[in-house]
Amino acid sequence: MSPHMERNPVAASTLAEVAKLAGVSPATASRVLNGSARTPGAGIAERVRQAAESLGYVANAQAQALAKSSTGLIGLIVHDIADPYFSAIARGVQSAARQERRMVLLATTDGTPAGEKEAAAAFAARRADAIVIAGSRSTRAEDSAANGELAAELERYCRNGGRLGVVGQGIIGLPETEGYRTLPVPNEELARGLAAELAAAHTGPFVIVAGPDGLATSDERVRGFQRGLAEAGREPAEVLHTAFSRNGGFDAGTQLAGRPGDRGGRPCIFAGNDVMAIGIVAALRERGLSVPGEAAVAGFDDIEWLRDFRPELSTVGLPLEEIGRRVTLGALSDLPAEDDAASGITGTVRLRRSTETA
Amino acid sequence: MSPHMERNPVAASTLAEVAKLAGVSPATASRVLNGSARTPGAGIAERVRQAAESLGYVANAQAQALAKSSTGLIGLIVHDIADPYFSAIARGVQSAARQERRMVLLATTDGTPAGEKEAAAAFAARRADAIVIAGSRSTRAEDSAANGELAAELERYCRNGGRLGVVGQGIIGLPETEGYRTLPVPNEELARGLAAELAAAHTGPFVIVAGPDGLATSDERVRGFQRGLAEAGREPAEVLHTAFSRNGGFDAGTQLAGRPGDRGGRPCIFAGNDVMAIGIVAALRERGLSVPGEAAVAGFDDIEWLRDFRPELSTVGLPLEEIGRRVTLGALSDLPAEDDAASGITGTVRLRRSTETA
DNA sequence: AACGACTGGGAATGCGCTTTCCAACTAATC
DNA sequence: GATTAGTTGGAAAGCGCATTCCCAGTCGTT
Repeated sequence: MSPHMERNPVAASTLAEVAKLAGVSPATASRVLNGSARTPGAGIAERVRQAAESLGYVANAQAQALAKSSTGLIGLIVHDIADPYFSAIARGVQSAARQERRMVLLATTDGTPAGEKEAAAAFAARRADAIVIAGSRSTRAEDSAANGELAAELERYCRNGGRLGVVGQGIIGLPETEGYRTLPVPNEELARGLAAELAAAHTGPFVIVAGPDGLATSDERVRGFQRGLAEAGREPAEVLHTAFSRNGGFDAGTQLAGRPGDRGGRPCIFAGNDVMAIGIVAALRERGLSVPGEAAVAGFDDIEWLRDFRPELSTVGLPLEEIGRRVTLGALSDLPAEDDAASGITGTVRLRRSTETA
Repeated sequence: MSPHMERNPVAASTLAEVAKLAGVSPATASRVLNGSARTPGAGIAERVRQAAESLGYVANAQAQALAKSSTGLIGLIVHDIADPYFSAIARGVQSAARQERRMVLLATTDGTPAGEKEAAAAFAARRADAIVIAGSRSTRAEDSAANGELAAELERYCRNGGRLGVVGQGIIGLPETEGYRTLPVPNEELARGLAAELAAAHTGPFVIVAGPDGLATSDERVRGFQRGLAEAGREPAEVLHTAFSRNGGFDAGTQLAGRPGDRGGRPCIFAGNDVMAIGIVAALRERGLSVPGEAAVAGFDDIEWLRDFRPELSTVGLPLEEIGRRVTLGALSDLPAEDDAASGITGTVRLRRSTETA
């Protein structure tokens, strides 16, 4: 090791030092510096505060956490913090955490249950007060083992007094547990509503560009959309499975653009989420096809950044930041889950230029 | 307190319990379960591992941190995690943290030095191994007191052995300190390069839509752009100050669109960052002005999500994720700062459709 | 066979703080 | 003025773990 390795952890001053300087006991110093039920006399308090100030004392949160077994940490698990869907939720989580005087610990996974399990274990080790999971569940067969491990890890976490909040679908295989609650997102219902409105205006064939088969959020949206179509007396839409991302949409769009034209009129494409929709539009445009001229395209989520994208995207608005806030506050709350389930998340179908007819 | 308050912190099992079950001392259990220089015999190790497994033992990271004074935490301070600029950097930080087997603790501020100081204090209290600051500095007079407090807080943090990495400009008032390093971003130089290229192609007047006066990143970009203009023999551009955000750009764009046309030809507008540029284009479009037809617009950052925005935005590409990685790794590194300063961050001027002429 | 050099396991200490539990007072009551 | 209730500060016992130090065995020398 090189000589400049000399990291001199001068070690921050401790409560004991402050106490000594102030001429009081550590107990008293603790009481005045860090909230306590008992408040020492004004004179003493002032002395202690001065001592702390002059020593540049900063309480060691680790030690405090150990002593009172509450860390003030909230673990957040997302697939990709740079994805606007997740970053919007993260903002909400952060806002709620701040309000509750906690800090958020961030973990990104590859989107697999295995990765989520790892993150959950890390949070459990850190004794986070709560864990918030924002990623979608996977119902794929090859993930079932990992799902089981994830459920086991989380169950243990909850059993040890941890709180757990999940966006959308519940954790597969995790039974109702004290401290565990899910924030339902009506993906299916909203997709159905979107399909209904679209079916009323479009005569051409419908195509669904979905995420991988077995990705719960995507599956719910597909199911709802098909249902809406059926209720409108339309044929089920063809479903293309691809990555649940902009590039996945782009690939699907390229594929669709390459098909022989006009098989039953101008197609209406429903993408599993907004960024996929953007990818589709980009691919179509690149192949010389205009939206909504030669194909209608709709997304889901109503990502804020897409506001200025043209053609304006028809989509389903979801209050992502609110979702983040709610799931966090819910997890932290001591009230029974029923209390806020009633006032569940609601979305709004928003038809815009990208699906206009004529 | 309501009856369902009965949070029964069954308390996760402890090392001591595992040790007892395995019939060994806590010391031995610690050695086998959590890495140590000494490794107990194979038979013993197996017994301990089994005991841990059956008890569902999860080491308490807080206690470990306290015992060996290293938390494995990296604190990240950003203005807004939902802003694509910051979320891209955050992704890089997260990636580096993961590589170094650490977790990232997230704090968002209102962008003021006061908010950053508060976040820094929280990280210091948690004894984060490193703090990474991604927001821009403010040189405004009214922020100078808060800047001083921020510098003081950080200096103390570094003095106590903490590591600090800052993106772009250094912390105002913070002297060179052991463990403190800045990752320079050549904003000025790149803006100058952009201006040079733009000046060669545009004959009309230049306008700069900048962030608030005193926002270091914005100021650097403005300065560089003006310099590039001057070197090309052009008049200095008019500078409009507004919020460093999409809406700020939108407001400025609206204002510009309202001006009487053709005062010296088609204007070329340089926005302080990409999202502002998008706002400008949106405002112009709303007022019936086309880009690049009636005004050229350029941004800065080359945000990934804007790839599919039309007209494609001329901008300066910055490797944001790489910046996040580098600043994190740099802060954690024991090597002297010079070693990696040489291989600094580089950006690329990217001229695209939004500034095409004719 | 006797000695030193190792080796593997345990006892004990401490990391920095919170929180009973106590003891010493002060103030209030009859 | 004596008794009780109410305060206030301090001593001490942990919170869960890492680690230093110590001791009893083991093995290898000469």
